Amino acid sequence: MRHLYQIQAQVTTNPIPSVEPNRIAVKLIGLCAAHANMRHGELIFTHYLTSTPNIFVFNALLKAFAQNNDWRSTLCYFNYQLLLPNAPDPDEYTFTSVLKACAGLAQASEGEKTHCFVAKYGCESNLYVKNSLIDLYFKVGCFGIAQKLFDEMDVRDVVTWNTLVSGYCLSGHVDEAKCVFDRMVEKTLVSWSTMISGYAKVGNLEEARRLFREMPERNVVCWNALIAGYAQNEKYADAVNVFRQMQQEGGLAPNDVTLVSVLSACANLGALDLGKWIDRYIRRNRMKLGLFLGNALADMYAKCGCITEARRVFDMMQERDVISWSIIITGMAMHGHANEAFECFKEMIAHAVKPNEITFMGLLTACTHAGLVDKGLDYFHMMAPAYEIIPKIEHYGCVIDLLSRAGRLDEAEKLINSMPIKPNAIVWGALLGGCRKFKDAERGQRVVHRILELDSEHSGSYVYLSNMYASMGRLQDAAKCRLRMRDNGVTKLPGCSWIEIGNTVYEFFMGDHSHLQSEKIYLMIKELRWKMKLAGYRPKTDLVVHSIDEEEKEDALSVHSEKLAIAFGLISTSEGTTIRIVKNLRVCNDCHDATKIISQIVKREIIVRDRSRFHHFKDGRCSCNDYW
DNA sequence: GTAGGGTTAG
Repeated sequence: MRHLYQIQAQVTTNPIPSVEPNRIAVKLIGLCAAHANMRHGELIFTHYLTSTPNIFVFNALLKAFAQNNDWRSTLCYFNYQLLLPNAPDPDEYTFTSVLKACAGLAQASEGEKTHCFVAKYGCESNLYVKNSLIDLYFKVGCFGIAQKLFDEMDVRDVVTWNTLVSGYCLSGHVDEAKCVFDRMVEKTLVSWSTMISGYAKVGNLEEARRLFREMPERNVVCWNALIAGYAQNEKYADAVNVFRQMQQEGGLAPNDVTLVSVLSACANLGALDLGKWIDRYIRRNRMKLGLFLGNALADMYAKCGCITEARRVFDMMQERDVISWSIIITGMAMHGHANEAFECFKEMIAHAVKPNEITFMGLLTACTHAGLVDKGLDYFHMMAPAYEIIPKIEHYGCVIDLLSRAGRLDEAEKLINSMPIKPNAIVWGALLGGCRKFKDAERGQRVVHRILELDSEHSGSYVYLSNMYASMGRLQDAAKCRLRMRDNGVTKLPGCSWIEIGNTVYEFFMGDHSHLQSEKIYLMIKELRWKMKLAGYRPKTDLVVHSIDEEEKEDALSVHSEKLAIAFGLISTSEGTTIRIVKNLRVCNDCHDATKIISQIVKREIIVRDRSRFHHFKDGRCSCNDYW
């Protein structure tokens, strides 16, 4: 950046007489755009306004904003140009930038207005402008107009065709896009990448992969399209594998877009080692920690259990938006640091960043994990009046959960019955959780019926009912219930735990014997069971429903996926190493008790991320204080 | 001028 200031200083104090000043302005603004420093670009532009900027200077500025995805500023300066008495008339170059901005904002009204100006200034016949118009109409959802413009063109280039393919992909009409794609005589890398991401967006990864294999040449964008496709469809391990493949065979360096997708995969897998490697890669290559990359990195650290590191990244970022603040607030919440989350929110408001619905989700979860019911209700009630955010079903779900966990079941049920949105199975499920915890069988039964009306495959309801009957000694009813569950094809999502050892993520299911070191793992479990018993641990066998005897119940508990992963962690890492586990479900009561004792016996810190929060086990205690 | 990226209850 420094040389940019030097150039500008030199130009302003020491103008080169033979070069026309406007040419220098264009060059400088272009440099600012390349450095993503448009504040400086604006300064230069205002400086040149005192002389007489020509159309090249205006176009350079609009193009620079458009390049940096700053659509609002693009439109703002275009309107300024129209109002300024001595400003030059816009030309086809002006319109390509302005139309791009309208498309970026997906604003139909602004787009139509610009279309009128295009006609007024006689730029309609230009190919670039036509292509931009087609793109614009697709992005504001007017496929008919876009297709008509395309049909009426007598000269089309490959960009015209690509725009049509991209337009159909964006609107989810992949099959139409494929038809256009197949009709294309000349295809570029852009055509292929568009189709790959089009298939990825609708979840058809087989087709995306097939095209990827077929394409004649590859660049970093098409790799990114495939990696992002897997990451966005929750195929995180595949995303990481494609990334590794890219490094092995591509000879292509990953860029910030690649890393953002891979970091998001790491965050979801809890793959801290790979995440740390990417952090080092970013520093080694002096990559700019922009909004996207910084946010992805901070989120990765937060979701991998390193909230301090997450905060460090957050503090290092030069620019922060709502998403950055939401990430850090949600991160604090997941780690049970409710007060820090509230402090961050205050800081955010002090920085004049407007919170969004996700920020409030973070605050509400912070309250849930700390049992701060009234604080949570305060946040819930301030959303609409103070910040114009209408609570969505997710927020209601969170508040019902908050009330239910605290045993305020009457209030929770009243809120469900009075909410302006139709409650879904998840909202009722939150109340059901409360009924289970506080043994309110009457309400529980009522709730189960409401849930099954909405979702006949809600496994939690069947399990609840069957458990309830079993605990009342009505074993026949319990059996009937499980039978009904089976007949309806309801399957409980199998519990699964991951642990990352030496850059590989290992996956364990309950009672899993598929691991190569299975024998050693089960020996370790046997040893732990013995030591745990001596330390006073009693398995919570009442959680196991099946009608089997006590000893078998203990066995069933002892091979929960999380215990297998912990045992594997213990035999695969050196003494004292922290063990990090990621689970797809919430940690069960028995595993929670067991892990506390294990942390004491083996003198290790064990960090478990379950589907909604972190548990830091140390010296026989858990950071959640047994409230989760 | 056309392709690729980050936060969200149970």
